[in-house]
Amino acid sequence: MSSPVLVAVAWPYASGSRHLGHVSGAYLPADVFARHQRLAGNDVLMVSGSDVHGTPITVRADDEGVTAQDIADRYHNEFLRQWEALGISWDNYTTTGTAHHARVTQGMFLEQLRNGHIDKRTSEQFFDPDAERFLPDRYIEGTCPHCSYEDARGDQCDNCGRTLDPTDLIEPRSKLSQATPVLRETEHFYFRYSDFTDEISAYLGDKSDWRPHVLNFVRSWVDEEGLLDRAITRDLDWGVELPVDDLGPGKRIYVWYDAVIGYLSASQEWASNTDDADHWRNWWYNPDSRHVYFIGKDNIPFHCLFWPAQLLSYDREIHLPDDVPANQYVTFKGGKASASRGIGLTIDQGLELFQVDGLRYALAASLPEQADTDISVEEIARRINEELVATWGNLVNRVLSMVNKNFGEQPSVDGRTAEDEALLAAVDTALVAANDHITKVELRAGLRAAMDAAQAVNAYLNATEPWKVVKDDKERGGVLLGTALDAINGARVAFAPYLPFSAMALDEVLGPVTAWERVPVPVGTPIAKPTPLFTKVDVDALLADDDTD
RNA sequence: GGCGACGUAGCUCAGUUGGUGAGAGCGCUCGACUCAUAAUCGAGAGGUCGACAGUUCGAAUCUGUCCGUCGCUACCA
Repeated sequence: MSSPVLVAVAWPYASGSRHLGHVSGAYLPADVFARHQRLAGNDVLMVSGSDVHGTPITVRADDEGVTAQDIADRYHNEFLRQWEALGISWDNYTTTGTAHHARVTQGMFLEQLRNGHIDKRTSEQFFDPDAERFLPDRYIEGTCPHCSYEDARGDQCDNCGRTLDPTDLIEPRSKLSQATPVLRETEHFYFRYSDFTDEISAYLGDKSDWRPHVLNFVRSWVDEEGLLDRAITRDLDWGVELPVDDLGPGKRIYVWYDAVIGYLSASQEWASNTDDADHWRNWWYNPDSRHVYFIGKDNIPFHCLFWPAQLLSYDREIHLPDDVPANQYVTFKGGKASASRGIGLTIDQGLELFQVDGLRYALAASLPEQADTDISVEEIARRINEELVATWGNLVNRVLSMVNKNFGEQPSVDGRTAEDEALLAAVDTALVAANDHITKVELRAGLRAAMDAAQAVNAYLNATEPWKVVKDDKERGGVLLGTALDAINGARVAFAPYLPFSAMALDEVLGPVTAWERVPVPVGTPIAKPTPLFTKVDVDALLADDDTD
């Protein structure tokens, strides 16, 4: 009955503030799924952490005249604060900067070196003689050979859109120092991903239940070109240190090789803080466990191709990803959200403008599960006001108010009619539907099922008119209102994964939700005069002093 | 350039392996109700499913071409 579920969530990059697109892409869906799985009785381990390595962090640190550690700490702390505010229910949220993570990464590296899936190769790369370091492609600028645009990057020309190699650029210059980069030999370790092309192809072969856009993408990648070997070290002094000294100083493990290992190291770190330090094995070496990875579509190759290959090369017995329900992008009025380009809202801006559960509702109702989904400040406000507040918030308030005014407690519901039973059956049906949808990570549909339950209760109230009945027949009025309250008690289970903060407010009145089922409200439960779960957004005021839409 | 996705009611989106008259939410119109955060409930209007051609007894669903939007392209993560 109870089975282990690993909820593995993309590691946010601690190089800058994240935006609402990241929340929609990974953190919110992961949290909804994890909360549901816990209520469904499964053993959930939900892990992630800040990815604190990589070049963008060191470049930003240089720009600001601070250390890379300062940048990593700043954004890691920002993320921690935001997860708390958003109600993301981690079991362990750590970073790739821990000594433990370095040990796990080095252990995996050594095992793969030993069994021949990592080897050493020499290549030529551009080197900045002034900054005294090797340059990633995108830190080299120059004139585009195709369109003569003067500020083309080494990886791509922003003017004509063509993909470039840094050696294509006319008059290349370093973005760091403006110096002319020179080609210099450098030695790196390579992971032999090509060794795993066939196995990964076979692994993907039985994933027909994956989202089509995910499966199409990785299958065509593997089938057409196969996997290519990739350098997994970089000329940097910021990152996980190499466990061997073959390359000399100034080389570190590449951020992407180590970031995905975080799923394993964070699971172990979690277990080490419990009574059973080996408990992580319940998820990683258990054929009955299920691993679900929540990521944006930009991370698909790393999670569906490279990470499984790394795991296979490390240990044949270790658990591979079971599902990677990657989300597409949220766009803001047609443009891809980007904090650096000022498109869309940062997490802090979203939290400032909206009540948390309202924001969670609006984002969950618009998750880009199948295709890019367009949202805006007005759209979020509309979802909150016209859907969440009007249908669910108002329903809770109207029923609690009537029960409070007429009885002050949950009345007796003896003598229910077929009409009353039909309502409860409708709620139970909605709970089953929501359970099915969320299990399959169809979270928009799951939320819709919850709303269906709420609308069924509203329709029941309009049909039975308890506010009239209670005047002439208090006993029948009590049955109607008690039934409505029982129905709400069921509907709130379906809403609980999406709206954890208002769920807690209801917990104080109706008791905690402990399982995915409708539980009758005990007769005599005191019902005080309610305060609304949510408040409406003042759209005009919002747009008047907001220029970020 | 290559690869991929998308283009369905005013808006945001669903439409399993092609099959009775094309859907949801919101908005809009009309009606009901007035317990509730001017909330709710019911009914209705509204679409030649981007364009063109083809396959088929039958296509939003398959094929081709075109138009438009977007993403990826392995050293951004």
